[in-house]
This record gives sequence, structure tokens and C-alpha cells, in this order.
Amino acid sequence: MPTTTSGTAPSDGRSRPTANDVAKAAGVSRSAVSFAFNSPEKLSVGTRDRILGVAKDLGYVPNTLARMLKAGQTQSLGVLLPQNLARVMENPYYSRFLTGVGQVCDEQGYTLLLTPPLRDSMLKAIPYAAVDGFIVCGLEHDRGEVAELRRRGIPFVLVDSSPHEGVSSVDVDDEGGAYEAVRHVLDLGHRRITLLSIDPGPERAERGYRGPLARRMAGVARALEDSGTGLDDIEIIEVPATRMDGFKATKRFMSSRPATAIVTMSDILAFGAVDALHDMGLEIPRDVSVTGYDDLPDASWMRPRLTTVRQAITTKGRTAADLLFSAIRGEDQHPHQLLGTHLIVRDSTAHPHTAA
Amino acid sequence: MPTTTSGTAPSDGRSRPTANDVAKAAGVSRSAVSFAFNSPEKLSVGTRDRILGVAKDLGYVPNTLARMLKAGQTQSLGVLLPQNLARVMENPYYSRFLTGVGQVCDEQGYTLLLTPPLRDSMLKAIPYAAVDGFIVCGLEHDRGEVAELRRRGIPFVLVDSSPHEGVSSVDVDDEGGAYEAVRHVLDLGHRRITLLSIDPGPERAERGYRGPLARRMAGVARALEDSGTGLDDIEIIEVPATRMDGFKATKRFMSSRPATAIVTMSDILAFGAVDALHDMGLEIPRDVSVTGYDDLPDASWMRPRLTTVRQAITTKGRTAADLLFSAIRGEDQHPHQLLGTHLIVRDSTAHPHTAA
DNA sequence: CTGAAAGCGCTTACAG
DNA sequence: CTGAAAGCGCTTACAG
Repeated sequence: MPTTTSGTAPSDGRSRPTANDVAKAAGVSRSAVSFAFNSPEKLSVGTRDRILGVAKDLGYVPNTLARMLKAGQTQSLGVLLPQNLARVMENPYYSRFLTGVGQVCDEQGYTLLLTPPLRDSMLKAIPYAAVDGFIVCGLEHDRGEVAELRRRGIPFVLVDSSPHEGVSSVDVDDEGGAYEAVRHVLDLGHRRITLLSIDPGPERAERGYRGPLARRMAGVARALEDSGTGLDDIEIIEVPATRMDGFKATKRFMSSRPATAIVTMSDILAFGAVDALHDMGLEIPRDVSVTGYDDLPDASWMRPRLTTVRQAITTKGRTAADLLFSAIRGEDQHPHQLLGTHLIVRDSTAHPHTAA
Repeated sequence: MPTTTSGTAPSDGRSRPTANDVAKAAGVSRSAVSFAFNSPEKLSVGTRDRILGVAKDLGYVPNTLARMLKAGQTQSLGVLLPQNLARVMENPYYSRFLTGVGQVCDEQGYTLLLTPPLRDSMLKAIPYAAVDGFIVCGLEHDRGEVAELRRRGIPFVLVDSSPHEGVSSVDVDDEGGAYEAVRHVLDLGHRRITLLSIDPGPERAERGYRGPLARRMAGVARALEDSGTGLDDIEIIEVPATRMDGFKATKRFMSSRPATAIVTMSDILAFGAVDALHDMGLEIPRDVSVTGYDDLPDASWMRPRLTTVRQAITTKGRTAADLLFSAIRGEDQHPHQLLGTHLIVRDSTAHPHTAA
């Protein structure tokens, strides 16, 4: 019975060569191979070059994962997303937000890992993300994901949540922003107002959604109350936040119950509304006023230029990433950043046309 | 002299507990702990629950990196980018492309790692990406990055490169697309044409850029030659691909050397050109015709709706990801996909106004 | 300047 | 149903 010569299989063409293979081939120890790559100054020039040469011949490169495991860091930042990748990438809001996060990653030399729900669960996705920290989008502090992150002892920052003891967070004054928008329209004299809002989806509705949208609605309600009316006195329509949905909804309600002002909870919906009004031959703001929310770049390219609530989305991303990096560095401050909003009055709003 | 009781440090509050800590605390072996998480059916219900209970108390969760190292896979797809994250996220082209890639990742339950250059080098970024495969954007097969990827034995797919033996790739018929656009404008009777093109940047110019832009320019040249003229007979302007740059450039050249048709190499530039023409009180297409390139979603929302060259960007992303997954599964086919382009004639082009 | 050893944490045949 | 052992590849004090 023949015996195999060596216990461990050498590089056989299929599997990658390891540091061991290089060590054998170069006649040095495994440490020497490691030094050649990581601490060349510890080796004689001759030895180093020989090792590197052999490594090149064999096609050896240190394994990324093993290196990360040993080093205890990945040089990668995770973004825990509440939606699928495809939907996130289609959403101009996330383009802005990730631009901000990306700026900081670029400065720090980090890669960016986009982590969508796994089998519809954000919780299940967490164990599959090899990152040094997470930016968590749109989750309250009492969610299971947050407990899981805590258990893992991995730094994280909550975005669009609400301030909570011992948890870093970045939030936006959405209540105030929506208040200003409605107040503006009311002050202009509008009374026939349609609120074009975002359908939170069945999942979020079940859980009792308390995020930015809820705060915006609270702002709307407060503005109406201040003027002696209420949510019941305006028409409220909820659709998915796409331009097409904004377009279709506007065509629909403007032909059944026309408004003199359309307040939207998202620029994307406002864009669709403007498209629809143009299409119907209505003039903005003479016939109808429109307000947006977010101040996406296209808001100022629209004709007429869109009156909208500005939230500094890119700053939000930057700030979240900055806080996360300070947490990664071990500064356990857990600060809460509240970013302001303000109304940008452009050309899409005016007094109602008294003749209309 | 007192001696320490245990050689290895137990969980001391700062560092995460390991499977070993759980094993000790639960009075079982390390394997039992692993089985409790990965193969519960191999354990008695009682033992399993006890282990899981202890794990919960100690706050133990299996280490992601160690798991990946052992499993030999990361459940993550890498996109090797030629630009910083911030610039990529700002670019609507990438939004579309990554939407396509994201669709496939969503189906496969993969995360998406965006890997920008590290210290201005795409090559240096590669060792820091823990992924099962790479989609490589805008790199020719003879670049160092491609050799590096090969050495690592990691699957990859080239996008916007050119077909090459033994390398999977997804390319677009950019030459044909640009040809059609110029041909269309020529056929309409335009002769005073300005080509608004993309500034390739100093880095790419040095290397002799052979990518999509070069192919588009070749298509432009061929269309002009077919009609008996050449690149010298039209005005060519190169600017960064932003709406603002398109806007400014158009204002500038239309007041010095007005054209009757503006052919752009990017929808983003076309959007800016349309904005500028509106601003100057010129009517499209009566006074000036404009063509785009890409057919971004906003192209059909523009007023007038933009005539443009459609490349199926999302399909490109999908296809690249599909090819990558089949490579990850070990199907070494190295196919080359060539995606077509075609001109979408909308409302921004017409015969030149003879009176103009 | 170099080598044997321990360890980053985990998983999985294998033998009991 | 359970435990000792080897191994995924790498790195880094430590002793020579």
C-alpha cells in the first residue's frame, strides 16, 4: 500500500498558494514570508527579494480575510438599510445620503458595504457584514437590530431615529420642516390644500411607524391647528415615493377635487406633481402652488424652481459617518446630533389666484 | 510570587466573549457551542438550549470574519470603482448601474461592497475588499488591477472595457450609439453642430483612454465622415459631466458661436444645455436641437422630452452581476456580452429653423 | 537576521 | 449524543 509523501496538499493549481507554500519553496519560515510583506525592514534585502520573487512566481498574495481576522479590523463601513439594494440605489435621497457617508469614507480610506435586509430581515443581515461599524438607517433604538448590534459590541450610529441615552444618533427636525411648509402655504392664503404624502408600506404601518414621516405629519397637524383647522380639513393622499406615482395621483385628484396648493412630503412626489400640472395645462404658481420636501439637487433645476423644505441630506450622511468613526476610535461619547430644516422659498408658490 | 490561574484571559468586559468562553461556562466543548449555532439537530434539545442560554447571557455571537474565513466565502459582491465614493454616488449613471447590480445581489442574498481607489490607486484597494468576486468598472484587460485579480484567483467581470480572451466582460456598443445620434442630427439638416463632450480628466488622458468615451468619439467621427465632413468641421467642447458644467458651457458657446444642434455625450450635460437654452429664451427644438446620451430616467421627464441614445444601464449592471455569479459558481465560461444602443427620438430635435 | 510557537475565532470530520 | 484535534491563513512577540 503506497503512502502519500506529504500530509498537507501543496498548491495544486486549483487552490490558492498559502504563506506555507511560499515558505517551503523559498526555504524560509512562514514568519519570514509574512515579514517580507508586512515588515520588510526586518529582513535582509536578499532574503526579502527572494521571498517576494517566489511569491510572485507562485502567485501568492496574503489572504484578505485572514488578515482582517488577525488585525481585528476591516477598513470597511457598513450601512444597514431598511430596503433592498435596488430600491435604495433608485432613490435620489439615498444618493445624497451616501454621498455624504462616502465623503468621509474617502477621507479615511474605507470601503462602503451596503447591507440590505436578508430574507426581509435587517436583523438577519447583520452577521453577514464584515465591517468596523454600522450606520443604521431608519430604526428606533428599541428595535431588535439595535440590541443585536450592542451584543456584538460593534460601534453604530442611528440615523432618522430619535435621541436615546447611550446610543449615537443623527436626526433631523422633520416636524419643524413640515410645519414651515404648511404654514407658508397657509400664510399665502391657501385653504384648498392637498397633502401628497408617502405611503409608509404595510410593514411599517404594522409596527407603528415613528420615523421622519410621522414627525412630518405631526408638523403638518400643528401648522393646521395653529390656523384653526386640522388634518380633517385637507385632503391627504398617500402614494409610494416615485415621480410616476406623484404624477398619476396629481392627475387624479386635480380632476376630481382640485386644490390651490399641493404640499408634498417628498421632492420626488413634487416633481411628479409639477409634471402632471404642466400636462394638464395648469400654470405654477398662478393656478396651483406646489411645495416639496428634501431639496434634492433637481429642485432648483425644476421650472418653476421648487419651493421646498431643505434638509441637509449630505451633511446628515457626513455627520453619521463622522460620529461612527469617532466611536470606532473608541470615543464613547454617544452624542446626538439634531440637524435643522428650513423652508427654501422659490418660484413654485404664490397667493391663490383669486379668480380661480 | 503569585501565579495567574488561567493562561488565556477570560472575557474581561472589554473584549468580546468567544466560543471558548461559552464552552467553559456551559461545561461543554467548543464544538458543542458551534453545533448549537450551526447544526442544532446534532445536539439534544436540553444541551442546545443551555448553550444558547449561556451564550445569550454572555453576549456571545459567532465572529463574522472567522466564519467567513472558515467558510471560504463572504456573501458579498465587490464593485471596483475608478472614482471616489462621493463622486460615484453623485452620478446618476452609477445609480442606474448599481440598481442593476443590486437587483441581482438582492436575489442572491448578497451585500454590495463599494470599493473606491485607495490613495488614488484601484490596485491598492483590492487587498482590502473581502468579497467573493469583483465587478470592475472602466478598466482595460491589460491593466495591473486585472493581473492582480487574476493572481488572487478571485472571479471578476470587466464592464465598459473590451472583449478579451479568458476574461468575462460586458460592453456597450458606444460607437454605434454616438454614430446614430450624429447621423440623426445630420439627416435633419444641421451643419452648425457643437459637440458637448466629457472631459476625461488628466489621469485618463495620460494613459491614452480607450473606454466608452473614445468609442463614442469614434462613432461621431465616422458619422461625420459618412456625410463628407470631419471632426474639424464641428465645435468640440469638453467639460466635466455635471449639469452645472453643461449649463455654463452652453451659455458660453451659444453666445460666441451659436449652433443649431448640440450633440452631447451624456444626458447630464444635455440637461444642463436645455436649462441654459431655456434661460437664454431659445426654444427647443425650434431654435436649437439637443441630443443626450444614456437615456437616464429624467430624459423622458424633461420638457421637451429629450432625444437621446439609450444604453440599457440597469441591464448592464444586471448582466455583469449575473456573469459574476456564474463565475463564482465555478462556471469558467468567460463570456463577452455586447449590449446594443439605439437612438430614442423624442421632442428635442427637429430640422433647423431655416429663418434662424 | 531567522525560526518555532501561540493565537486571531471559528468549524467540521472523526472517533468514541 | 459528545469531545479532542486539525485546520481555514495569517501575524507577531519571543527566543535564539
